[in-house]
Amino acid sequence: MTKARKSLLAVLKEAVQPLSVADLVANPQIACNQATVYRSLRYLEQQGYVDSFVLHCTDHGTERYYCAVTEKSAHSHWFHCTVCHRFTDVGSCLLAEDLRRWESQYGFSITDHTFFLTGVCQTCKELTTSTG
Amino acid sequence: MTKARKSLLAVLKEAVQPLSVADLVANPQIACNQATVYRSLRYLEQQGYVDSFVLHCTDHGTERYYCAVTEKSAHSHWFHCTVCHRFTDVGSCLLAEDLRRWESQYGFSITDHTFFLTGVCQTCKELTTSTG
DNA sequence: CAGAATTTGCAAGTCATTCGCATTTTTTGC
DNA sequence: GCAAAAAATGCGAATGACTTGCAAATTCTG
Ligand SMILES: [Mn+2]
Ligand SMILES: [Mn+2]
Ligand SMILES: [Zn+2]
Ligand SMILES: [Zn+2]
Repeated sequence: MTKARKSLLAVLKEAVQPLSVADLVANPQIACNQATVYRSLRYLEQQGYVDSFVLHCTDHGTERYYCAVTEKSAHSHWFHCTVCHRFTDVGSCLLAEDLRRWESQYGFSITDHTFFLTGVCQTCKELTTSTG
Repeated sequence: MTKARKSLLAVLKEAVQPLSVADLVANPQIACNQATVYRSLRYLEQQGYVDSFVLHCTDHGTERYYCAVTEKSAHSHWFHCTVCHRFTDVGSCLLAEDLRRWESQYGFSITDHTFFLTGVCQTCKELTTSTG
């Protein structure tokens, strides 16, 4: 494990929410080129150290977000606030049995599923009503 | 409704699966510039005639896919085969009650959710086992 | 149908991500 | 440790989806 890869994994392990490449590059603990960030994240994901998903938000476009994989982080799903752009973990996947049902019903092999919520978080709702 | 917008909506209404801009531009029924396709799709979506989602697939990258909104098409979800890249409708959303629960549990206002499955479809599985 | 408002085509621009290649770092065999 | 081989890095250019400025064409309004 190289210095760049170690620092990326360390930052992702500390993070309380998924981080984009822009987030990582802006972090002073990450002292490597952006191309290295991309290459290292690909390596870390291939090795199973991190997980990622692609999210589109009108304000900041389409970006991939990364999370460290930990023993307990069993495939979480996220809510993304379209005002403050923070993520909230809404817990692990509730769809396991539906996935099996779809597999047998349609004959698929489901290797992955993408699920996330978007909307306005409580904090942003309160700010809007009190000052709007 | 202009000629470009009409033709796009007509093609999307006939389609049995979500179509990308590349799919639409390649369709001979669509005789307008790519910029017009993007602008028209944005218009159609704002007016509620079409729905879209962003999907990333290793083979062809990240693209937005569009579906016509019909009376009965109540917010379907899709399976995407990573071999043949076809979509299969897996039916309408099963998460309505979970969404309400998350909203009250976390104080969110959920305005949208993204959900899709990826894997290998039955046809591609059979082709793999018989010829591989 | 004229004039105003909107849409379109084209070419250039943006932004996340990738790639080629020379240089640096890490690993391997001794 | 140390030299050679292998892998990773930095940099700048390229890619691909999507957007935008602007002039020309189409559509709308009366
Ligand atoms: Mn956002
Ligand atoms: Mn695909
Ligand atoms: Zn918020
Ligand atoms: Zn298939």
